[in-house]
Amino acid sequence: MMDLFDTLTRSGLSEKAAKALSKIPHKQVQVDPRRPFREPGHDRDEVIFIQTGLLAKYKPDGSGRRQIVALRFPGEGILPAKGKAPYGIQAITKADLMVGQASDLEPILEEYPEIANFFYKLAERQQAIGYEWLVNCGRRDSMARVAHLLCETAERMKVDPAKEAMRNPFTQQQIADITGQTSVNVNRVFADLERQGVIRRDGRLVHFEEFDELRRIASFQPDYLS
Amino acid sequence: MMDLFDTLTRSGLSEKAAKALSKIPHKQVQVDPRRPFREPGHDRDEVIFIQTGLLAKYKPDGSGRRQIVALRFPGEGILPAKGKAPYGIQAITKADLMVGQASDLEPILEEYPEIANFFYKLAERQQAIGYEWLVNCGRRDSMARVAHLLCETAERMKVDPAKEAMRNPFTQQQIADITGQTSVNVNRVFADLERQGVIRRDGRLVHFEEFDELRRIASFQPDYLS
DNA sequence: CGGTTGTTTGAACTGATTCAATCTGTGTGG
DNA sequence: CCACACAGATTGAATCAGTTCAAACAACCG
Repeated sequence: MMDLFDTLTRSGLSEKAAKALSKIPHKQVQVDPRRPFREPGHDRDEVIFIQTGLLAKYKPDGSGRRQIVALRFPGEGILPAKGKAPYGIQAITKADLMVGQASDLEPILEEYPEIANFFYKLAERQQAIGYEWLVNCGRRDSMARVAHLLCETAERMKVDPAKEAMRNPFTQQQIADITGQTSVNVNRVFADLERQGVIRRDGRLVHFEEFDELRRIASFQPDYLS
Repeated sequence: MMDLFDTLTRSGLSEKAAKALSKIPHKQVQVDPRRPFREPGHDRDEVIFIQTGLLAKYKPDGSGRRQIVALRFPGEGILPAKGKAPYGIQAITKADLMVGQASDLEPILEEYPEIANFFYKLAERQQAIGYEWLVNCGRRDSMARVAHLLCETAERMKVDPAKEAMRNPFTQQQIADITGQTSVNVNRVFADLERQGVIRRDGRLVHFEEFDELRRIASFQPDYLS
């Protein structure tokens, strides 16, 4: 389980500021997958920090389908802002969250200007990821998109693909919602990747048999994640 | 031509902070379309403010193609950050820019904490646009994507579609690079939209004959832009 | 055991790409 | 002013990647 104080100090925040941040009044929430946690249009007056599990921001597209526009892994969070969010929030896997009020955050932001700067850096990283996802959806073919998501997920879950298998946290439908396809096609891509010997599946476990090849297929350049 | 001080105060910044920001030493730059202005991997040590014209952030995709991941209209800007940018910058139409150094910005950020907050809000808006683009590329069909870009562009160029025609700033290749298609298909979509009487083209001018219908095709909900 | 959620497969279809050729408008130099 | 070059727009034909619809199968859980 990710500890907030540790995460903050390890990301370069001063002990004082980190302590102040992690002392914000908050409630501990557990979110089940599939059940929406916040609907599109919800008030963005909360600070959310993820301890375990996986959260997704999603947007409906007008017809029944939806697009997942961002993921949050343990140690990451969702920051507050003015107004309503144009996206909903949903758990991918059962998640433990710390949820605080934006109003409790503000005085701390004023006291420690370094935190605003810190938040800005976090937003930068999320933006870089968003750009990469756009390239993924806009320019790569079906197989590259799935491969890219696998590479990014391994990296963000801190799985070393050379040494260990990764427990794939997504259903094929969710992968489809991230990569802009249908679950039927995601299934075929997975079968292809396995037939080519790039990955091996064992239930939800994914073994990276040839990670370099997977990275090549995905044209995955991990620098945007740092 | 967009004035920096005016833009800042109109966006809610205090006169003092706005004046300090607009007094940063900077050079005036004119960028021609098609000629890359900053290559992918450039140092993010500049503050850029757009006075006239249109700038695009783009990423190459490994093979020869590229994806435009963000646009900057007059009155908007590109903020600095640590490290290298994973994207390049290019002009869509001839642009007049103010370019300053990040090192000159820092002391002002420290003096006026409200500016950090202000930058954060700008980043929020760009993020919301990025999310919408993801939905566009991932979930909408070819025609909806082009229609959506037209709606968003009209809004961001402050064209009133009921009253005036819009000078389309993009080549069909650029629209393809934004919406993740080929220029050939963009051309067919335009022809379709015109055949349906939704738009009328007159050279680069686009007349919105039935803007409501265009918005419906695009499922365009402008709230994410505010 | 029955219900639910997720995965897999097949067949038919279609939207978009690819490749190639042609056309149009604009700017440039002789 | 004309000839030429060049970027961009347009069109056609063939192809293909991914969708759609439908059905079967597997895994999990109370």
